[in-house]
Amino acid sequence: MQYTRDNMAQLLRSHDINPTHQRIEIAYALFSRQEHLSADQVMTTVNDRYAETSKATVYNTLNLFLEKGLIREVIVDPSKVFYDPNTRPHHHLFQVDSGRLTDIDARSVTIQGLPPLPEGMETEGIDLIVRIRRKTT
Amino acid sequence: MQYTRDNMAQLLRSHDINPTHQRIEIAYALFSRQEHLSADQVMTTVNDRYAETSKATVYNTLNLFLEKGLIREVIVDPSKVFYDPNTRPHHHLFQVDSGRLTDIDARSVTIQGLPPLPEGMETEGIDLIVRIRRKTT
DNA sequence: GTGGGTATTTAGACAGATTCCAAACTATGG
DNA sequence: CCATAGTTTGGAATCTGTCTAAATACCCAC
Repeated sequence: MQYTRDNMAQLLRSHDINPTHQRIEIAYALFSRQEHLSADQVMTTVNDRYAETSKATVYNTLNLFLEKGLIREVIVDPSKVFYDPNTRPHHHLFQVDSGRLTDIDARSVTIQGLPPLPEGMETEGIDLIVRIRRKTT
Repeated sequence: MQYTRDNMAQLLRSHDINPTHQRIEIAYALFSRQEHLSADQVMTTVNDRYAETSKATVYNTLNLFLEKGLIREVIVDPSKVFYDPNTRPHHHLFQVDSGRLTDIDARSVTIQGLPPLPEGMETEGIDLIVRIRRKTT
């Protein structure tokens, strides 16, 4: 399935988001390359040809998408957040030295022995991050 | 076993760290309460009675402890890093609403089905974070 | 204990990511 | 064409964390 700007409008509407120019561009940036981008990377991607979207809008929009469950945030780098267009259950492989972040399908992984939750609590999500680096030897 | 400031000096020496006043206070803040503290929280804890340690020293010292393997950093909150005096293998339970962070012993948990690493790579660590929140219903 | 070298600490400037704000702009229905 | 609600914007503000150059503390030979 191809990701087009038209698709994006559909997608946004289906998540109860008014599809504006900027929002479509930002969604397209994330979904068309199925990659983990930081706010900054989204910013430069969207403004590649000529400036059209402000920093404030990028942040507003990413947070809106987050709220509406269109994307997820991935917290692996203490200095910045990554945004992930893949909302199906999955885990992450983080290359510490290069900053590269890739997915691990959750279906192949089993996690057993987690303790019961405290009373009145529910799980919001489970993040599994495998940090790897180039061998030093 | 009690954590005293004298103990801390021992501990620091055993990790090849020159035990100074400030370093002992910071180590004591972390170990005596066995909790996950942010740099900021360490700062206020240490300077509780009267100011004695600067921001720069808190950051320097935490990074030094990290390098020397005395503590670990935990990246769960996009806005700040937590420091963890427990270096045994373990995972984390993060209460999203309160920001509270507690440990899950790794011995009770098994993780299976992780994909093989790319050539020439090694695992630096595996972080498993269970995000929980108060039930909304 | 004195001099000098090294390690440590410090205040404050700085950097980068993110949020805030109030003003300008856009779209829409009547 | 107007009113209104929803969006976008630049720039200021905030916050965590780092850097720097100067002051301080520590240590050891003499």
